[in-house]
Amino acid sequence: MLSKKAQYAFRALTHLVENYRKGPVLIADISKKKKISLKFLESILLELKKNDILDSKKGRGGGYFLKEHPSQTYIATVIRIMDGPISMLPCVSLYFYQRCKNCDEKKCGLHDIMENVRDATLKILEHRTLQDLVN
Amino acid sequence: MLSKKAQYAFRALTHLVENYRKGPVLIADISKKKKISLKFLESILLELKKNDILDSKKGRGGGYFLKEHPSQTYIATVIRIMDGPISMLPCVSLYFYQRCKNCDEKKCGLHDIMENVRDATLKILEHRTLQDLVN
DNA sequence: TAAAAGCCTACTTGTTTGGTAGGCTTTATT
DNA sequence: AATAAAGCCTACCAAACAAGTAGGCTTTTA
Repeated sequence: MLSKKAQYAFRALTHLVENYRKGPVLIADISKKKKISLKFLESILLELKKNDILDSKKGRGGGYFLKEHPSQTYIATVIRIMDGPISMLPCVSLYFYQRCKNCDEKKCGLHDIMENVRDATLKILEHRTLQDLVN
Repeated sequence: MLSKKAQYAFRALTHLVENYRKGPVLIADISKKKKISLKFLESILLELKKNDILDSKKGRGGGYFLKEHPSQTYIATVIRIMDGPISMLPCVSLYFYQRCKNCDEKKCGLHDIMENVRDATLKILEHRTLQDLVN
């Protein structure tokens, strides 16, 4: 399951897509509109900024906004930033790979199954973008 | 990601598939062969028994064994017992559904995407069985 | 120069994960 | 009937993580 953090991130990003190119949006505005704890949201947006999904402007008239066009940011990217691996096993993860102990990948049946699941999942999540959040 | 518990469960189940119809297998044997902490494994097997995946015999000559033929137990079933929901959002889960607050499922873009992911995932996990763990 | 806004560090609280300890109960064998 | 083998049950524990809070610092613009 996606963490609350990731779910909030998507709610916030949806708002930013809806207000794309209308100038910076206040954290407080997003917090109110989407009913997300202000301080928690603050840390989420900052993390998204540090990972090049968002950009911000400080001081009066500042706020957050999307760094790129909504169609350029993939859902998979956001999930990886917020929650880490998408795969069900470390040994099939593309971005967070870890060898499994006591198990030979060549002849591990679960490995194969989970590789299939990963491919099917990524086929969706690496093609859908923030644009798809608003239809 | 699958929890260690679920991963251990699959390792243990693999062993039980390999020894299907050779009589009850000792927890201690599985623990040694698959290098899983004995006591932790004990609780895992018990949980699988309570959920009708395994059966056991007590006393001397006892042990654990599969309740049904390996081809009759789906990977998805085991995951749900060990880890709960497979879906990425509560509002798209079939077995653990929960309405999401502050979000209208009819017009929530993320909902649609995650429904697709769920379908793609279950298409695999609800067709592969314990038999597939050993090729 | 003051107010607005994001940035940063630290803390808190509750839950989950992964595991350990120890005794109880059932059962097959002698 | 006794005993040893085996699973069953209850309780506990430490570390990590999730979700959120608090409060002050820095930058920017009017």
